[in-house]
Amino acid sequence: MSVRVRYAPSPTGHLHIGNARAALFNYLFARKYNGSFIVRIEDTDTSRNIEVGVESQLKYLKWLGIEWDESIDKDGGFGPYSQLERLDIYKKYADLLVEKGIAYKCYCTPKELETEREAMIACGEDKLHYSGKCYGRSEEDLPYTLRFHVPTNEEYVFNDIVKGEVSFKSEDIGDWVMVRENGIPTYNFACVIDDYLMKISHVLRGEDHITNTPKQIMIYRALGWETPIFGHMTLIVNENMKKLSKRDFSIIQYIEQYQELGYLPDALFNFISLLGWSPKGEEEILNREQLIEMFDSTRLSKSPAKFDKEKLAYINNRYIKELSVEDTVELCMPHLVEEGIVQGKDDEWIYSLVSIFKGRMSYGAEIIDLYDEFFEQEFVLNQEMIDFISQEGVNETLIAFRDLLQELVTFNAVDIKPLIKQAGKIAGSKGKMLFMPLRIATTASMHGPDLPQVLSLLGKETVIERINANIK
RNA sequence: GGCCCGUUGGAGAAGCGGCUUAACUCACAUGCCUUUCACGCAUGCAUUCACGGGUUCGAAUCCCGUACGGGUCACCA
Repeated sequence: MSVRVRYAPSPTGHLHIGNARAALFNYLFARKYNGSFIVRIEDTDTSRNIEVGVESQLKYLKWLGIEWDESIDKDGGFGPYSQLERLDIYKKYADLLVEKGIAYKCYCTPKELETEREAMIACGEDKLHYSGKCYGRSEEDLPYTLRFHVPTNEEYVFNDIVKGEVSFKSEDIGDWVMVRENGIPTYNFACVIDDYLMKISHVLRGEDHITNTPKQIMIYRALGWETPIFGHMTLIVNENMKKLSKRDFSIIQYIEQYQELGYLPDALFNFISLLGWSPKGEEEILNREQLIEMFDSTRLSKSPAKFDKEKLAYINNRYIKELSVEDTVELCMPHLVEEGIVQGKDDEWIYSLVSIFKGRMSYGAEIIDLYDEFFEQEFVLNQEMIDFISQEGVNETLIAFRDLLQELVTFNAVDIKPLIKQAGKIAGSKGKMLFMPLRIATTASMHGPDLPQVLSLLGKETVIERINANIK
């Protein structure tokens, strides 16, 4: 049996990190076993679809490097790939189920159902299921939905790739709506028809779908079809162990936002792959090829995956370090321009700025914070710094260095560097006693990036002004 | 409330009955290196696997119960 897996988003919004993970693992699975990865658009809830939904989903999947083999733009012979274009297919099977007496028309209005439900809650009823009262009714001229008539005393057992054996009893499931009043099928029905017809071999999806699985198995059985293999990946949760909700603002949730903030697709790909899955060895920084090679569905975790922001920062930083200065500049540029720090690209100064901070950046937009910390912060020395530069010999060092700088025409890192040593010679200081006073006097800090580079970035005027201010 | 699922250090997580006096990664701390920070390297950081019983010569690993956490019970997917 050839492996065919799918990612089936509904175009109700932009690509969410949870969806991206589902897509990513299906992609990994397909690539690992030389199978096909299909993207199918589940747009049956026409009221929730947004105009840019499909486009945005595909765009950011592509950005992450998750390429599909079949979808709306790439027919593999199993199309169409969006559900609204498959309505006649669903109709055929729905009619068949009605004919077999497995599905029936339900004339209840939403209002009636609501009242019924409220009454059940009031009675303390455990099973809030539809009563099934329309079963057997037939009034041709009323609007209706199609419900699946759940058999009694059935058990739905499946061997889940991640959870192991999971079972549900038919008593715990009420007759559910297969086709809406408007004739469009609901998720559980359309999904089965499509998965079967598209020859999907493995259904890897989020755990929130696990209670949908028995309903879907009912359809497979009713139609005499073999079920695919199911796997339900754990949910991604926040620090409070809650499922990532789209209204949760403590975590950035859309791939689009990560792109905007200057995260790297490869880093994000790596990070997401670690959400609810772990590689065999010791190394966690893995590229796409390595992840495909190492992917093993039995290593999918059973317990929820906590979104670890620090780890994301670490991973992205590791990837930024691998970048060339040019590429890093590109990553930072939009933010530098937006903040009005620079005008355009051909500024040599930007290159020094970026190359100095490159090693400590977690994402592109962070260049602004690093810049602010450096240039915008108030210039004040703390007690430790004051104590340090109050030591004997410091004044001489500062004066010597200032005088040398004043003579310097080309104020750049390469030319500044030898002047530090020279100043040390003149003032008779070296090592920590040479560098630290200069650093403190010019940056009001006892640590930071390479001093000559920092000084060239600050500019001659500022540097001399600051040194003067610290000469007693 | 019913049904399903989970619970290992500050955080992520490995482990699948003896090789574990519990990997690895992040964070933190210390040391080396470096003008400083960072990087890199080295070391330290759970006598213990939610709790209580049981099975076993032996349990983080199997079974039962309790607690806690989560998911789901739509004409959403």
